Amino acid sequence: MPPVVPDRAKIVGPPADRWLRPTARREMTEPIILKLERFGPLSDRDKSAMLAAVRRTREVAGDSDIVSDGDRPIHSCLLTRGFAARYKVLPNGKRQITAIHVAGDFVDLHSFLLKRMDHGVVALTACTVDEVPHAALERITEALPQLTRILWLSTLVDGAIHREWIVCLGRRSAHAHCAHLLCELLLRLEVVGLAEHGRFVFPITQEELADALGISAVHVNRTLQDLRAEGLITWIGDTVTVLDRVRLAQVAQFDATYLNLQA
Amino acid sequence: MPPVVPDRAKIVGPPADRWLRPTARREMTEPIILKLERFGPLSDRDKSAMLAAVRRTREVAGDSDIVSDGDRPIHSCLLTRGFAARYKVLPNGKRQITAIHVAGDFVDLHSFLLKRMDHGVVALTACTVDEVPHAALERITEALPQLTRILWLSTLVDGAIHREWIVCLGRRSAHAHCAHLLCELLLRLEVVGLAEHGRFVFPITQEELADALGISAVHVNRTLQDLRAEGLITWIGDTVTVLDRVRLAQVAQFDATYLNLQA
DNA sequence: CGTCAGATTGAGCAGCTTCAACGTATGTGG
DNA sequence: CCACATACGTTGAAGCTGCTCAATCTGACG
Repeated sequence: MPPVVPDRAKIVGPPADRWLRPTARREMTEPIILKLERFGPLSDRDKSAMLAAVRRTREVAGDSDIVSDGDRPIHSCLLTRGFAARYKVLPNGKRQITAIHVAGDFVDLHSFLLKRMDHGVVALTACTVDEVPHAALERITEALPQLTRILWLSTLVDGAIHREWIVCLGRRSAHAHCAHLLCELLLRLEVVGLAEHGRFVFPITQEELADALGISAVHVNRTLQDLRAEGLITWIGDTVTVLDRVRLAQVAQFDATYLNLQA
Repeated sequence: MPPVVPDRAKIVGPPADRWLRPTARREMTEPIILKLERFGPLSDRDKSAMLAAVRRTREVAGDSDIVSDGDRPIHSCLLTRGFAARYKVLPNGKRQITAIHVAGDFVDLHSFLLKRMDHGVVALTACTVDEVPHAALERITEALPQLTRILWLSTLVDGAIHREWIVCLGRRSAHAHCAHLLCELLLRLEVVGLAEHGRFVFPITQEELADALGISAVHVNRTLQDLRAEGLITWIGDTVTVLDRVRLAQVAQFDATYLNLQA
Protein backbone atom coordinates (compact mmCIF):
# COMPACT_ATOMS: atom_id res chain seq x y z
CA MET A 1 0.00 0.00 0.00
CA PRO A 2 2.14 2.89 -1.24
CA PRO A 3 1.37 6.38 0.04
CA VAL A 4 -1.15 8.22 -2.13
CA VAL A 5 0.75 11.49 -1.88
CA PRO A 6 1.57 12.85 -5.34
CA ASP A 7 5.27 12.84 -6.04
CA ARG A 8 6.41 16.43 -6.12
CA ALA A 9 10.09 15.70 -5.81
CA LYS A 10 10.90 17.17 -9.15
CA ILE A 11 9.14 20.48 -8.62
CA VAL A 12 12.15 22.54 -7.72
CA GLY A 13 10.53 25.95 -7.91
CA PRO A 14 7.01 27.09 -8.66
CA PRO A 15 6.18 29.45 -11.54
CA ALA A 16 6.73 33.05 -10.51
CA ASP A 17 3.05 33.95 -10.74
CA ARG A 18 1.87 31.04 -8.64
CA TRP A 19 0.85 33.32 -5.79
CA LEU A 20 -2.09 34.61 -7.83
CA ARG A 21 -2.94 31.73 -10.16
CA PRO A 22 -6.27 30.01 -9.62
CA THR A 23 -5.61 26.80 -7.74
CA ALA A 24 -5.86 23.60 -9.75
CA ARG A 25 -8.26 20.91 -8.53
CA ARG A 26 -5.43 18.44 -8.06
CA GLU A 27 -3.79 20.67 -5.49
CA MET A 28 -6.86 20.61 -3.28
CA THR A 29 -6.12 17.04 -2.32
CA GLU A 30 -2.71 17.88 -0.89
CA PRO A 31 -2.47 16.48 2.66
CA ILE A 32 -1.88 19.94 4.13
CA ILE A 33 -5.10 21.26 2.61
CA LEU A 34 -7.05 18.20 3.74
CA LYS A 35 -5.72 18.77 7.22
CA LEU A 36 -6.18 22.54 7.46
CA GLU A 37 -9.74 22.38 6.13
CA ARG A 38 -10.59 20.06 9.01
CA PHE A 39 -9.78 22.98 11.29
CA GLY A 40 -11.90 25.61 9.56
CA PRO A 41 -13.10 27.06 6.26
CA LEU A 42 -10.49 28.35 3.83
CA SER A 43 -11.22 30.52 0.80
CA ASP A 44 -9.71 29.64 -2.58
CA ARG A 45 -7.42 32.60 -2.05
CA ASP A 46 -6.24 31.12 1.28
CA LYS A 47 -5.62 27.73 -0.28
CA SER A 48 -3.77 29.16 -3.25
CA ALA A 49 -1.64 31.27 -0.97
CA MET A 50 -0.79 28.25 1.18
CA LEU A 51 0.27 26.13 -1.78
CA ALA A 52 2.03 29.03 -3.50
CA ALA A 53 4.09 29.68 -0.41
CA VAL A 54 6.17 26.60 -1.14
CA ARG A 55 9.58 27.67 -2.37
CA ARG A 56 11.08 24.29 -3.15
CA THR A 57 10.71 20.60 -2.40
CA ARG A 58 13.42 18.57 -0.78
CA GLU A 59 14.04 14.83 -0.35
CA VAL A 60 15.44 13.79 3.00
CA ALA A 61 16.98 10.38 3.66
CA GLY A 62 15.77 8.31 6.59
CA ASP A 63 17.67 8.75 9.86
CA SER A 64 18.91 12.22 8.92
CA ASP A 65 17.83 15.53 10.38
CA ILE A 66 15.28 17.66 8.57
CA VAL A 67 16.08 20.46 10.98
CA SER A 68 18.73 20.34 13.71
CA ASP A 69 18.70 21.52 17.29
CA GLY A 70 20.05 25.07 17.46
CA ASP A 71 19.27 25.92 13.84
CA ARG A 72 17.78 29.28 12.92
CA PRO A 73 15.79 28.24 9.86
CA ILE A 74 14.58 30.77 7.29
CA HIS A 75 11.78 28.49 6.17
CA SER A 76 9.38 26.03 7.76
CA CYS A 77 9.04 22.47 6.55
CA LEU A 78 5.80 20.89 5.44
CA LEU A 79 6.02 17.11 5.41
CA THR A 80 4.35 15.64 2.33
CA ARG A 81 5.67 12.06 2.46
CA GLY A 82 7.11 9.86 5.18
CA PHE A 83 7.33 9.98 8.97
CA ALA A 84 9.32 12.45 11.04
CA ALA A 85 9.86 13.06 14.74
CA ARG A 86 10.82 15.97 16.94
CA TYR A 87 13.33 14.97 19.57
CA LYS A 88 15.66 16.23 22.26
CA VAL A 89 18.88 14.59 23.40
CA LEU A 90 20.02 15.00 27.01
CA PRO A 91 23.66 15.47 28.06
CA ASN A 92 23.70 11.85 29.25
CA GLY A 93 22.80 10.68 25.75
CA LYS A 94 19.22 9.72 26.43
CA ARG A 95 16.79 10.74 23.70
CA GLN A 96 13.12 11.64 23.98
CA ILE A 97 10.86 12.00 20.98
CA THR A 98 8.32 14.74 21.69
CA ALA A 99 6.17 14.44 18.58
CA ILE A 100 5.63 12.18 15.59
CA HIS A 101 4.69 13.80 12.30
CA VAL A 102 2.88 12.39 9.30
CA ALA A 103 2.19 13.70 5.81
CA GLY A 104 0.35 17.00 5.92
CA ASP A 105 2.04 18.18 9.12
CA PHE A 106 4.17 21.27 9.43
CA VAL A 107 7.11 19.86 11.38
CA ASP A 108 8.53 23.21 12.44
CA LEU A 109 5.97 25.90 11.76
CA HIS A 110 6.92 27.26 15.19
CA SER A 111 10.37 28.13 13.87
CA PHE A 112 8.68 30.98 11.98
CA LEU A 113 8.25 32.81 15.29
CA LEU A 114 10.54 30.98 17.72
CA LYS A 115 13.57 31.61 15.49
CA ARG A 116 15.99 29.25 17.24
CA MET A 117 15.20 25.53 17.23
CA ASP A 118 15.24 24.07 20.75
CA HIS A 119 15.03 20.53 19.37
CA GLY A 120 15.81 18.52 16.26
CA VAL A 121 13.47 17.03 13.69
CA VAL A 122 14.58 13.70 12.29
CA ALA A 123 13.25 11.83 9.27
CA LEU A 124 12.19 8.44 10.66
CA THR A 125 11.81 7.24 7.06
CA ALA A 126 12.74 8.78 3.73
CA CYS A 127 10.72 11.99 3.58
CA THR A 128 9.63 14.65 1.16
CA VAL A 129 9.33 18.14 2.57
CA ASP A 130 8.05 21.38 1.08
CA GLU A 131 9.96 24.40 2.27
CA VAL A 132 7.85 27.45 3.06
CA PRO A 133 9.97 30.59 3.50
CA HIS A 134 9.32 32.56 6.67
CA ALA A 135 9.00 35.64 4.46
CA ALA A 136 6.01 34.00 2.78
CA LEU A 137 4.48 33.21 6.17
CA GLU A 138 5.03 36.80 7.21
CA ARG A 139 3.15 37.96 4.09
CA ILE A 140 0.32 35.57 4.97
CA THR A 141 0.08 37.03 8.48
CA GLU A 142 -0.06 40.55 7.03
CA ALA A 143 -2.73 39.87 4.44
CA LEU A 144 -4.73 36.73 5.22
CA PRO A 145 -6.11 36.70 8.77
CA GLN A 146 -8.22 33.59 8.29
CA LEU A 147 -5.36 31.50 6.93
CA THR A 148 -3.19 32.91 9.70
CA ARG A 149 -5.68 31.79 12.33
CA ILE A 150 -5.86 28.30 10.82
CA LEU A 151 -2.08 27.98 10.80
CA TRP A 152 -1.98 29.22 14.38
CA LEU A 153 -4.66 26.65 15.15
CA SER A 154 -2.56 23.89 13.64
CA THR A 155 0.25 24.75 16.09
CA LEU A 156 -2.32 24.76 18.90
CA VAL A 157 -3.33 21.23 17.95
CA ASP A 158 0.34 20.28 18.15
CA GLY A 159 0.21 21.69 21.67
CA ALA A 160 -2.92 19.70 22.50
CA ILE A 161 -1.16 16.54 21.33
CA HIS A 162 1.80 17.43 23.52
CA ARG A 163 -0.51 17.70 26.52
CA GLU A 164 -2.00 14.30 25.83
CA TRP A 165 1.51 12.87 25.60
CA ILE A 166 2.28 14.43 28.98
CA VAL A 167 -0.71 12.61 30.43
CA CYS A 168 0.42 9.37 28.78
CA LEU A 169 3.92 9.69 30.19
CA GLY A 170 2.82 10.75 33.64
CA ARG A 171 -0.25 8.71 34.38
CA ARG A 172 -0.66 5.82 31.95
CA SER A 173 1.08 2.44 32.04
CA ALA A 174 3.43 1.55 29.20
CA HIS A 175 0.73 -0.80 27.96
CA ALA A 176 -1.96 1.90 27.81
CA HIS A 177 0.50 4.47 26.52
CA CYS A 178 1.51 2.30 23.59
CA ALA A 179 -2.13 1.57 22.76
CA HIS A 180 -2.85 5.29 22.96
CA LEU A 181 -0.13 6.18 20.49
CA LEU A 182 -1.48 3.66 18.01
CA CYS A 183 -5.03 5.03 18.38
CA GLU A 184 -3.75 8.55 17.78
CA LEU A 185 -1.72 7.62 14.73
CA LEU A 186 -4.54 5.63 13.19
CA LEU A 187 -6.86 8.61 13.41
CA ARG A 188 -4.34 11.16 12.19
CA LEU A 189 -3.37 8.97 9.25
CA GLU A 190 -7.00 8.42 8.29
CA VAL A 191 -7.47 12.19 7.99
CA VAL A 192 -4.82 12.37 5.28
CA GLY A 193 -5.85 9.12 3.60
CA LEU A 194 -2.90 7.05 4.79
CA ALA A 195 -4.86 4.56 6.88
CA GLU A 196 -7.85 2.43 6.00
CA HIS A 197 -9.65 -0.48 7.68
CA GLY A 198 -7.47 0.02 10.76
CA ARG A 199 -4.32 -0.64 8.80
CA PHE A 200 -1.37 1.65 8.17
CA VAL A 201 2.29 1.50 7.23
CA PHE A 202 4.53 2.61 10.08
CA PRO A 203 8.21 1.90 9.45
CA ILE A 204 9.64 2.60 12.90
CA THR A 205 12.06 0.55 14.99
CA GLN A 206 11.31 -0.51 18.54
CA GLU A 207 14.26 1.62 19.62
CA GLU A 208 12.58 4.71 18.14
CA LEU A 209 9.23 3.74 19.60
CA ALA A 210 10.94 3.45 22.98
CA ASP A 211 12.22 7.02 22.67
CA ALA A 212 8.69 8.20 21.87
CA LEU A 213 7.09 6.31 24.75
CA GLY A 214 9.81 7.18 27.26
CA ILE A 215 10.60 3.54 28.04
CA SER A 216 13.33 1.07 27.08
CA ALA A 217 13.39 -0.83 23.81
CA VAL A 218 13.21 -4.11 25.68
CA HIS A 219 10.04 -3.02 27.39
CA VAL A 220 8.53 -1.86 24.09
CA ASN A 221 9.07 -5.34 22.76
CA ARG A 222 7.27 -6.91 25.70
CA THR A 223 4.47 -4.34 25.59
CA LEU A 224 3.83 -4.98 21.90
CA GLN A 225 3.76 -8.71 22.56
CA ASP A 226 1.07 -8.13 25.17
CA LEU A 227 -1.05 -6.06 22.76
CA ARG A 228 -0.68 -8.78 20.14
CA ALA A 229 -1.49 -11.54 22.62
CA GLU A 230 -4.67 -9.71 23.60
CA GLY A 231 -5.72 -9.72 19.96
CA LEU A 232 -5.73 -5.94 19.75
CA ILE A 233 -3.20 -5.44 16.97
CA THR A 234 -0.87 -7.15 14.58
CA TRP A 235 2.42 -5.58 13.56
CA ILE A 236 3.98 -7.41 10.65
CA GLY A 237 6.97 -5.86 8.98
CA ASP A 238 6.11 -2.19 8.55
CA THR A 239 2.36 -2.66 8.71
CA VAL A 240 0.27 -2.10 11.80
CA THR A 241 -3.26 -3.47 11.87
CA VAL A 242 -5.68 -2.52 14.59
CA LEU A 243 -7.84 -5.62 15.02
CA ASP A 244 -10.20 -4.31 17.67
CA ARG A 245 -10.44 -0.58 17.59
CA VAL A 246 -12.95 -0.29 20.40
CA ARG A 247 -11.03 -2.44 22.85
CA LEU A 248 -7.74 -0.79 21.93
CA ALA A 249 -9.27 2.60 22.71
CA GLN A 250 -10.56 1.24 26.03
CA VAL A 251 -7.16 -0.10 27.00
CA ALA A 252 -5.66 3.27 26.04
CA GLN A 253 -8.41 5.32 27.67
CA PHE A 254 -8.37 7.11 24.34
CA ASP A 255 -10.60 10.15 23.80
CA ALA A 256 -10.02 11.85 20.46
CA THR A 257 -11.32 15.26 21.53
CA TYR A 258 -7.81 16.67 21.82
CA LEU A 259 -7.13 16.14 18.11
CA ASN A 260 -9.84 18.68 17.25
CA LEU A 261 -10.93 16.81 14.17
CA GLN A 262 -14.51 17.98 14.16
CA ALA A 263 -15.41 21.65 14.25
CA MET B 1 6.71 38.89 50.55
CA PRO B 2 3.35 39.77 48.97
CA PRO B 3 3.03 39.66 45.18
CA VAL B 4 3.88 42.96 43.52
CA VAL B 5 1.03 42.68 41.05
CA PRO B 6 -1.18 45.77 41.19
CA ASP B 7 -4.57 44.97 42.61
CA ARG B 8 -7.10 45.28 39.82
CA ALA B 9 -9.86 43.38 41.52
CA LYS B 10 -12.20 46.34 41.56
CA ILE B 11 -11.85 47.25 37.90
CA VAL B 12 -15.02 45.69 36.65
CA GLY B 13 -15.09 47.18 33.17
CA PRO B 14 -12.72 49.51 31.33
CA PRO B 15 -13.80 52.90 30.00
CA ALA B 16 -15.49 52.56 26.64
CA ASP B 17 -12.81 54.50 24.78
CA ARG B 18 -9.95 52.51 26.21
CA TRP B 19 -9.22 50.88 22.87
CA LEU B 20 -7.85 54.15 21.53
CA ARG B 21 -6.59 55.97 24.59
CA PRO B 22 -2.84 56.45 24.86
CA THR B 23 -1.56 53.84 27.28
CA ALA B 24 -0.62 55.06 30.73
CA ARG B 25 2.89 54.36 32.00
CA ARG B 26 1.55 52.29 34.87
CA GLU B 27 -0.07 49.85 32.51
CA MET B 28 3.24 49.11 30.84
CA THR B 29 4.37 47.20 33.91
CA GLU B 30 1.50 44.74 33.72
CA PRO B 31 2.90 41.20 33.81
CA ILE B 32 1.40 40.38 30.43
CA ILE B 33 3.17 43.32 28.79
CA LEU B 34 6.45 42.48 30.52
CA LYS B 35 6.14 38.97 29.20
CA LEU B 36 5.03 39.72 25.64
CA GLU B 37 7.75 42.33 25.15
CA ARG B 38 10.31 39.66 25.94
CA PHE B 39 9.11 37.91 22.81
CA GLY B 40 9.33 40.85 20.41
CA PRO B 41 8.76 44.57 19.93
CA LEU B 42 5.24 45.92 20.42
CA SER B 43 4.05 49.34 19.35
CA ASP B 44 2.11 51.54 21.75
CA ARG B 45 -0.94 50.74 19.66
CA ASP B 46 -0.33 47.01 20.16
CA LYS B 47 0.07 47.43 23.89
CA SER B 48 -2.99 49.61 24.25
CA ALA B 49 -5.02 47.14 22.24
CA MET B 50 -3.85 44.27 24.42
CA LEU B 51 -4.78 46.02 27.66
CA ALA B 52 -8.00 47.40 26.22
CA ALA B 53 -9.10 43.95 25.19
CA VAL B 54 -9.84 43.10 28.81
CA ARG B 55 -13.58 43.02 29.34
CA ARG B 56 -13.69 42.36 33.06
CA THR B 57 -11.64 41.10 35.95
CA ARG B 58 -12.62 38.10 38.02
CA GLU B 59 -11.50 36.71 41.37
CA VAL B 60 -11.26 32.94 41.56
CA ALA B 61 -10.95 31.02 44.83
CA GLY B 62 -8.18 28.50 45.26
CA ASP B 63 -9.01 24.90 44.30
CA SER B 64 -11.78 25.94 41.94
CA ASP B 65 -11.79 25.77 38.16
CA ILE B 66 -11.03 28.87 36.12
CA VAL B 67 -12.16 26.96 33.04
CA SER B 68 -13.54 23.44 33.01
CA ASP B 69 -12.92 20.53 30.72
CA GLY B 70 -15.48 20.52 27.91
CA ASP B 71 -16.26 24.25 28.17
CA ARG B 72 -16.66 26.38 25.06
CA PRO B 73 -15.45 29.70 26.45
CA ILE B 74 -16.24 32.99 24.73
CA HIS B 75 -13.25 34.69 26.30
CA SER B 76 -9.68 33.76 27.18
CA CYS B 77 -8.27 34.24 30.67
CA LEU B 78 -5.19 36.23 31.46
CA LEU B 79 -3.82 35.40 34.89
CA THR B 80 -2.71 38.51 36.75
CA ARG B 81 -2.32 37.11 40.27
CA GLY B 82 -1.83 33.64 41.73
CA PHE B 83 -0.90 30.23 40.36
CA ALA B 84 -3.01 28.07 38.07
CA ALA B 85 -2.61 24.69 36.40
CA ARG B 86 -3.96 22.94 33.36
CA TYR B 87 -4.92 19.35 34.08
CA LYS B 88 -6.60 16.27 32.75
CA VAL B 89 -8.34 13.59 34.78
CA LEU B 90 -8.38 10.01 33.51
CA PRO B 91 -11.39 7.67 33.82
CA ASN B 92 -9.55 5.85 36.63
CA GLY B 93 -9.37 9.10 38.60
CA LYS B 94 -5.68 9.78 38.14
CA ARG B 95 -4.86 13.41 37.46
CA GLN B 96 -2.01 14.86 35.44
CA ILE B 97 -1.12 18.54 35.49
CA THR B 98 0.14 19.51 32.03
CA ALA B 99 1.15 23.11 32.72
CA ILE B 100 1.64 25.50 35.59
CA HIS B 101 0.77 29.15 35.03
CA VAL B 102 2.02 32.27 36.76
CA ALA B 103 0.99 35.92 36.61
CA GLY B 104 1.25 37.26 33.07
CA ASP B 105 0.28 33.96 31.43
CA PHE B 106 -2.74 33.44 29.24
CA VAL B 107 -4.07 30.21 30.70
CA ASP B 108 -6.34 29.36 27.78
CA LEU B 109 -5.48 31.60 24.85
CA HIS B 110 -5.80 28.45 22.75
CA SER B 111 -9.54 28.35 23.50
CA PHE B 112 -9.84 31.32 21.11
CA LEU B 113 -9.22 28.95 18.20
CA LEU B 114 -9.69 25.46 19.66
CA LYS B 115 -13.23 26.31 20.83
CA ARG B 116 -13.78 23.28 23.04
CA MET B 117 -11.57 22.84 26.10
CA ASP B 118 -9.94 19.41 26.18
CA HIS B 119 -8.71 19.98 29.73
CA GLY B 120 -9.50 22.00 32.83
CA VAL B 121 -7.66 24.94 34.34
CA VAL B 122 -7.66 25.03 38.12
CA ALA B 123 -6.66 27.88 40.43
CA LEU B 124 -3.92 26.40 42.64
CA THR B 125 -4.20 29.50 44.83
CA ALA B 126 -6.65 32.39 44.91
CA CYS B 127 -6.28 34.01 41.50
CA THR B 128 -7.18 37.17 39.66
CA VAL B 129 -7.93 36.75 35.97
CA ASP B 130 -8.63 39.26 33.24
CA GLU B 131 -11.17 38.05 30.72
CA VAL B 132 -10.38 38.85 27.09
CA PRO B 133 -13.37 38.22 24.80
CA HIS B 134 -12.65 36.10 21.75
CA ALA B 135 -14.31 38.82 19.69
CA ALA B 136 -11.57 41.21 20.83
CA LEU B 137 -8.91 38.67 19.87
CA GLU B 138 -10.57 38.28 16.50
CA ARG B 139 -10.36 42.04 15.99
CA ILE B 140 -6.68 41.94 16.92
CA THR B 141 -6.01 39.23 14.34
CA GLU B 142 -7.79 41.29 11.68
CA ALA B 143 -6.00 44.57 12.38
CA LEU B 144 -2.77 44.05 14.27
CA PRO B 145 -0.50 41.47 12.64
CA GLN B 146 2.45 42.12 14.92
CA LEU B 147 0.47 41.72 18.13
CA THR B 148 -1.15 38.66 16.57
CA ARG B 149 2.26 37.12 15.89
CA ILE B 150 3.40 37.82 19.45
CA LEU B 151 0.26 36.21 20.89
CA TRP B 152 0.76 33.24 18.58
CA LEU B 153 4.36 33.14 19.77
CA SER B 154 3.23 33.04 23.39
CA THR B 155 1.22 29.89 22.62
CA LEU B 156 4.28 28.46 20.85
CA VAL B 157 6.31 28.99 24.01
CA ASP B 158 3.60 27.10 25.91
CA GLY B 159 4.21 24.32 23.39
CA ALA B 160 7.98 24.48 23.92
CA ILE B 161 7.41 24.13 27.67
CA HIS B 162 5.17 21.15 27.02
CA ARG B 163 7.95 19.51 25.02
CA GLU B 164 10.43 20.04 27.82
CA TRP B 165 7.93 18.49 30.25
CA ILE B 166 7.65 15.49 27.92
CA VAL B 167 11.43 15.08 28.11
CA CYS B 168 11.30 15.41 31.90
CA LEU B 169 8.59 12.77 32.20
CA GLY B 170 10.15 10.39 29.71
CA ARG B 171 13.84 10.60 30.33
CA ARG B 172 14.65 12.31 33.63
CA SER B 173 14.60 10.80 37.12
CA ALA B 174 12.09 12.16 39.61
CA HIS B 175 15.00 13.90 41.30
CA ALA B 176 16.15 15.71 38.13
CA HIS B 177 12.58 16.36 37.08
CA CYS B 178 11.73 18.09 40.31
CA ALA B 179 14.90 20.19 40.14
CA HIS B 180 14.02 21.08 36.56
CA LEU B 181 10.57 22.32 37.46
CA LEU B 182 12.01 24.57 40.15
CA CYS B 183 14.61 25.98 37.72
CA GLU B 184 11.87 26.71 35.20
CA LEU B 185 9.58 28.38 37.70
CA LEU B 186 12.35 30.50 39.14
CA LEU B 187 13.18 31.89 35.73
CA ARG B 188 9.58 32.44 34.65
CA LEU B 189 8.77 34.19 37.91
CA GLU B 190 11.81 36.43 37.62
CA VAL B 191 10.56 37.66 34.25
CA VAL B 192 7.40 39.00 35.84
CA GLY B 193 9.11 40.25 38.99
CA LEU B 194 7.82 37.55 41.33
CA ALA B 195 11.17 35.99 42.20
CA GLU B 196 14.34 37.58 43.47
CA HIS B 197 17.58 36.23 44.92
CA GLY B 198 16.47 32.70 44.08
CA ARG B 199 13.43 33.01 46.31
CA PHE B 200 9.77 32.83 45.41
CA VAL B 201 6.41 32.11 46.97
CA PHE B 202 4.91 28.88 45.67
CA PRO B 203 1.85 27.77 47.63
CA ILE B 204 1.38 24.28 46.26
CA THR B 205 0.79 20.99 48.07
CA GLN B 206 2.95 17.93 47.55
CA GLU B 207 -0.12 16.20 46.19
CA GLU B 208 -0.42 18.83 43.45
CA LEU B 209 3.30 18.74 42.78
CA ALA B 210 2.97 14.96 42.38
CA ASP B 211 0.30 15.44 39.72
CA ALA B 212 2.59 17.85 37.88
CA LEU B 213 5.63 15.57 38.08
CA GLY B 214 3.70 12.41 37.25
CA ILE B 215 4.77 10.62 40.44
CA SER B 216 3.17 9.81 43.80
CA ALA B 217 2.91 12.31 46.63
CA VAL B 218 5.00 10.05 48.84
CA HIS B 219 7.78 10.09 46.32
CA VAL B 220 7.58 13.88 45.97
CA ASN B 221 8.16 14.10 49.69
CA ARG B 222 11.27 11.94 49.49
CA THR B 223 12.55 13.71 46.42
CA LEU B 224 12.25 17.12 48.08
CA GLN B 225 14.04 15.79 51.12
CA ASP B 226 16.91 14.73 48.88
CA LEU B 227 17.13 18.16 47.24
CA ARG B 228 17.15 19.77 50.67
CA ALA B 229 19.74 17.33 52.00
CA GLU B 230 22.00 18.17 49.06
CA GLY B 231 21.80 21.82 50.03
CA LEU B 232 20.18 22.81 46.75
CA ILE B 233 16.96 24.31 48.06
CA THR B 234 14.93 25.12 51.11
CA TRP B 235 11.16 24.98 51.08
CA ILE B 236 9.69 26.54 54.20
CA GLY B 237 5.98 27.09 54.30
CA ASP B 238 5.07 28.60 50.95
CA THR B 239 8.52 29.91 50.16
CA VAL B 240 11.03 28.14 47.96
CA THR B 241 14.63 29.27 48.07
CA VAL B 242 17.14 28.05 45.54
CA LEU B 243 20.40 27.94 47.47
CA ASP B 244 22.70 26.84 44.67
CA ARG B 245 21.31 27.76 41.31
CA VAL B 246 24.21 26.39 39.30
CA ARG B 247 24.20 22.97 40.93
CA LEU B 248 20.41 22.76 40.81
CA ALA B 249 20.56 23.39 37.07
CA GLN B 250 23.24 20.71 36.72
CA VAL B 251 21.18 18.17 38.61
CA ALA B 252 18.19 19.09 36.43
CA GLN B 253 20.20 19.21 33.20
CA PHE B 254 18.41 22.51 32.77
CA ASP B 255 18.91 24.54 29.59
CA ALA B 256 16.68 27.60 29.41
CA THR B 257 16.71 27.90 25.62
CA TYR B 258 13.21 26.49 25.34
CA LEU B 259 11.72 29.37 27.32
CA ASN B 260 12.71 31.79 24.54
CA LEU B 261 13.49 34.57 26.94
CA GLN B 262 16.10 36.31 24.81
CA ALA B 263 15.36 37.36 21.26
C1' DC C 1 28.32 -17.36 3.69
C1' DG C 2 29.33 -13.74 6.85
C1' DT C 3 27.69 -9.45 8.54
C1' DC C 4 24.66 -6.40 10.55
C1' DA C 5 20.54 -4.20 12.30
C1' DG C 6 16.77 -5.16 14.71
C1' DA C 7 13.75 -8.31 17.44
C1' DT C 8 13.37 -11.45 21.29
C1' DT C 9 14.32 -13.67 25.71
C1' DG C 10 16.00 -14.29 30.59
C1' DA C 11 17.65 -12.76 35.07
C1' DG C 12 18.64 -9.57 38.53
C1' DC C 13 17.91 -5.05 40.18
C1' DA C 14 16.44 -0.03 40.99
C1' DG C 15 13.01 3.40 41.18
C1' DC C 16 8.79 4.30 42.29
C1' DT C 17 4.06 2.86 44.07
C1' DT C 18 0.88 1.52 47.49
C1' DC C 19 -0.77 1.04 51.93
C1' DA C 20 -0.86 2.27 56.39
C1' DA C 21 0.52 4.62 60.33
C1' DC C 22 1.88 8.67 62.63
C1' DG C 23 3.23 13.74 63.27
C1' DT C 24 2.03 18.53 63.12
C1' DA C 25 -0.24 22.76 62.34
C1' DT C 26 -4.53 25.15 61.85
C1' DG C 27 -9.18 25.92 62.50
C1' DT C 28 -13.80 25.20 64.71
C1' DG C 29 -17.62 24.36 67.80
C1' DG C 30 -18.93 23.76 72.45
C1' DC D 1 -9.88 27.16 76.49
C1' DC D 2 -10.19 22.55 75.28
C1' DA D 3 -11.65 18.58 72.27
C1' DC D 4 -11.95 17.32 67.98
C1' DA D 5 -11.60 17.44 62.99
C1' DT D 6 -9.08 18.23 58.98
C1' DA D 7 -5.37 18.88 55.82
C1' DC D 8 -0.87 18.18 54.87
C1' DG D 9 3.71 16.35 55.60
C1' DT D 10 6.65 12.38 56.98
C1' DT D 11 8.09 7.60 57.66
C1' DG D 12 8.41 2.43 57.03
C1' DA D 13 7.68 -1.83 54.60
C1' DA D 14 6.35 -4.66 50.84
C1' DG D 15 5.58 -5.16 46.05
C1' DC D 16 5.29 -4.04 41.08
C1' DT D 17 6.77 -1.85 36.86
C1' DG D 18 10.09 -1.12 34.02
C1' DC D 19 15.43 -0.99 33.57
C1' DT D 20 19.98 -2.96 32.54
C1' DC D 21 22.93 -6.26 30.89
C1' DA D 22 23.79 -9.93 28.13
C1' DA D 23 22.82 -13.61 25.16
C1' DT D 24 20.37 -15.48 21.26
C1' DC D 25 17.49 -15.33 17.18
C1' DT D 26 15.95 -13.63 12.59
C1' DG D 27 15.95 -11.77 8.12
C1' DA D 28 18.06 -8.80 4.61
C1' DC D 29 21.87 -8.00 1.97
C1' DG D 30 26.50 -7.82 -0.17
